[in-house]
Amino acid sequence: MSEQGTDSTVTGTGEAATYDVRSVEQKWQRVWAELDPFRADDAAVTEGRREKRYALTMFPYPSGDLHMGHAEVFALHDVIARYWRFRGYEVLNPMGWDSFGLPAENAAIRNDTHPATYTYANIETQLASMKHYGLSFDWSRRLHTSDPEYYRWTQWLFLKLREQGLAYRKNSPVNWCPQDQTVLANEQVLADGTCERCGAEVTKKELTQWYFRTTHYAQELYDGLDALQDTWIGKVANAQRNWIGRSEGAHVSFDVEGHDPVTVFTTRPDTLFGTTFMVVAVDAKLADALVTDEHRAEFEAYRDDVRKATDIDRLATDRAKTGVFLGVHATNPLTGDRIPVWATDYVLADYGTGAVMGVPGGDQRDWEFATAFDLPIVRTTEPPADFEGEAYAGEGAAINSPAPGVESALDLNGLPVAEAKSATIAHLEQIAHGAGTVNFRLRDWLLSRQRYWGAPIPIVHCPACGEVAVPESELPVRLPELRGADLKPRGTSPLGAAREWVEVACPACGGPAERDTDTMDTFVDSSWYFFRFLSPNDDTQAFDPALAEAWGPVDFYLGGDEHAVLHLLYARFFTKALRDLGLITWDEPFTSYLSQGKVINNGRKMSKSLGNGIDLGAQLEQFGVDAVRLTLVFASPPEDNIDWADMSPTGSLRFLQRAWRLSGDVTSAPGTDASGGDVALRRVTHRTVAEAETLLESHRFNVVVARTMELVNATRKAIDSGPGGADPAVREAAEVVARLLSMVAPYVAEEMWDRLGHAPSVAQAAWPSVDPALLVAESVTAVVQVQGKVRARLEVAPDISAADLEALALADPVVVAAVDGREVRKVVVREPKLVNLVV
RNA sequence: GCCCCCGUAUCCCAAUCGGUAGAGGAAGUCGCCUUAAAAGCGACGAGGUGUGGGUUCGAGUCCCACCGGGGGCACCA
Repeated sequence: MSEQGTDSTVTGTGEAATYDVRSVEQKWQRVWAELDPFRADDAAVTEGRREKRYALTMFPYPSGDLHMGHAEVFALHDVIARYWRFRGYEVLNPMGWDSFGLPAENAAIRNDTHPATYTYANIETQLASMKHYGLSFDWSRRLHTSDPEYYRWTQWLFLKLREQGLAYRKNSPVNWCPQDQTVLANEQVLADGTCERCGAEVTKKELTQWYFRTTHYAQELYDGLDALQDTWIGKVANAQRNWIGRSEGAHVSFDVEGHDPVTVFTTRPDTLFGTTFMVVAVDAKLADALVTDEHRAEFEAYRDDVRKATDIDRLATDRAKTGVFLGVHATNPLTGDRIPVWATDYVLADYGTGAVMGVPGGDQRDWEFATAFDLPIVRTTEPPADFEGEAYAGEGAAINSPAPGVESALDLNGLPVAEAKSATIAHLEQIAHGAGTVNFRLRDWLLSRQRYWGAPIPIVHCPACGEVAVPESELPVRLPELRGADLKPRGTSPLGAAREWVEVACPACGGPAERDTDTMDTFVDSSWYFFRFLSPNDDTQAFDPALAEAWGPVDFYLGGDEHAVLHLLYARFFTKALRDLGLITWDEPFTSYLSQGKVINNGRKMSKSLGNGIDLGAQLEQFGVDAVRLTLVFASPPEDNIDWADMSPTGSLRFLQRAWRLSGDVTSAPGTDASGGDVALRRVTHRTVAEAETLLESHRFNVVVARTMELVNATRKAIDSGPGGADPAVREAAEVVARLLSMVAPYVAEEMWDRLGHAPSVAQAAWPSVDPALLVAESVTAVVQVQGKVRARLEVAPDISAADLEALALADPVVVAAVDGREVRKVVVREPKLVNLVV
């Protein structure tokens, strides 16, 4: 490329040579743009010429420029992508933008512009920053979810899912954000009842909305996590399990006077003998159906009170139990007892059946309720002798099941919980009053949003035909051009006000009809973007199934913890739906998943209000891309948080300069055979490469950097106080350093590779091969322990036999002294490293 | 309350199968360089692994309990 030294500043005596960070960055960006070395070749994979690897990192939302968080995730991701290329895989490493969403809309209202203005300007800014940041993306596959060519297929997928019964519309109470003026999915409401996006308190509103039937795959989504346990970062699989919330139990059917039987879900069928009342969610239709005329006034007054209470009040778990008697009685199917039916707000209408059997002896909530309203309490599990609580929900023998002296067709007394459960379920099935079942916490995914900047739902509502799908040939349903004040939230979608857009002929009957005026949750867009990357410019289909077969599933996915349940669960749902549509054969989208930690500053999250934000641009300006990337990768294991205050980009730059200096001190010619070189250095070099392979496979990138630093130190020593820069082993070592470094600090690595006489790019170099003979040390230090205490160290051959090592150890004078004539009862030999004598 | 993860040197962190606790970096100290300082270059030390038990010839690593930190779920029956 360039002749040695022109881009480098070599300064005077006593001071070390350094390279000029900025000019090196400019130079290699030009070279990469020409070479385009990161383009993925579909044919290489479909024709089986190379093994594929699909590396994916979450595409950003285009709000402003990249920040430190992006810098970390992209730096980590690039290590894997570049490593796989080195190892000869055909690597698909695409990038795009998740470019629909509220911030663009809010900016458009503020500035009286179109959301696209903000969106596409930011995309260009981020694109330039990514290129400067030296990332090895295949830019030919760039996509934006807000492009009509993209959302056309989002709409198409919506229609396909609807055909499968996986998308449907229903009226129900939904989460409503008064700030954003839109509904939210359950997943977008935080545990404290506030909106995850804007922090406003979420309220409930009765609306007809579109849903994806995620619950159809609840069991499969849950079970699939087992197979991902070892390749997904553990906490994410755990979070998904908690979110899906599988619980095993039983449905129990209670006869109710004057009504159809009422079914409840319980995880403790064994406590049925202790059921002394039934409680129904006050806001469930069931409560309204059960209440007698005599009790209706009281019931409705209570219900009004409950409705006025906010979610935040409801979520306070230490609140006193409240409720009203509905005036009806049910029959306990085991005891035949008449039990009262109450309405309460501690039972949830949309979990299980909205009704619960009250077992005060075994459930603390029921205990509190029974105490408050003077209902009978029966223990059905024997608590330990020292138990001091109220309700007892632990292990123990069944008691009072039935009560002493009572005849019963089912007798659980004395049985442990698990056996009592299965015996009860068997009995309920026999008397046709229940069955074993599994219940999930997971709800269907509410996807309608009353906002503008998203994919319109491709449905037409016709007074004659009802819901009619927009024909595929008419996709995409494009957004009307709205800007500024037209986008202001007003409780209905801004699309509703665009009358000329809304009013269409019904695709079925041709009569006057109206478009659906909601847009899809932007999580729909990102649930399938990794499919679109396979054939991003295909205008005949969402993606090419043959390429999905060739490239899928994603081999490595890196992203943020904040998407542990939302995006990852939705993407898994879409993948299963696409499988059932026959478009793909595999059913988990991400073979391995890693989430990186956050970049914080001084122990705290970076934020404007704290004034502790670190500006990525300023860091890059000061230290250069390579040093910033190196700092982020080296800081800690990828999944841990990085406190920027603990880090030293100065130290990183110092190291990079030292590494670069090696390339100037190599005096042997390119291509020199290393086999005659200094063996000690060659051992370090080959051991480093071998270890780097293992570390990279297990994503321990920080340790790879540390090993590279060791190799640099060893090479420096060899040059200054060893065999010198002419030794071929020094060249070999420097060339390994360049390649290891290229995964983290591509600019300086290119510069080194160039100075070492290679062209055109280290990104196209081959991975160094490891000579196994050099992995075996010449001699190793064996430790001799007496009673576990180190008494002697012996230099021995690595292939020493156990017997020889034992003999050597027993003959050592220090060891003999330590044994001090005592009887050696046992000798543990782990050749070649250890001997332990037990006396 | 239930479920996961993590506690190693002043700090960030290493330590394949249980086998000499220390690789790397930062800070520090001391040199060199400098009129001086910073930067740069070179050298150096440092703890017995959160606590208490257990298993083992041998535990940072495995088991139990507790303490501390982080995360997920949560009136989910």
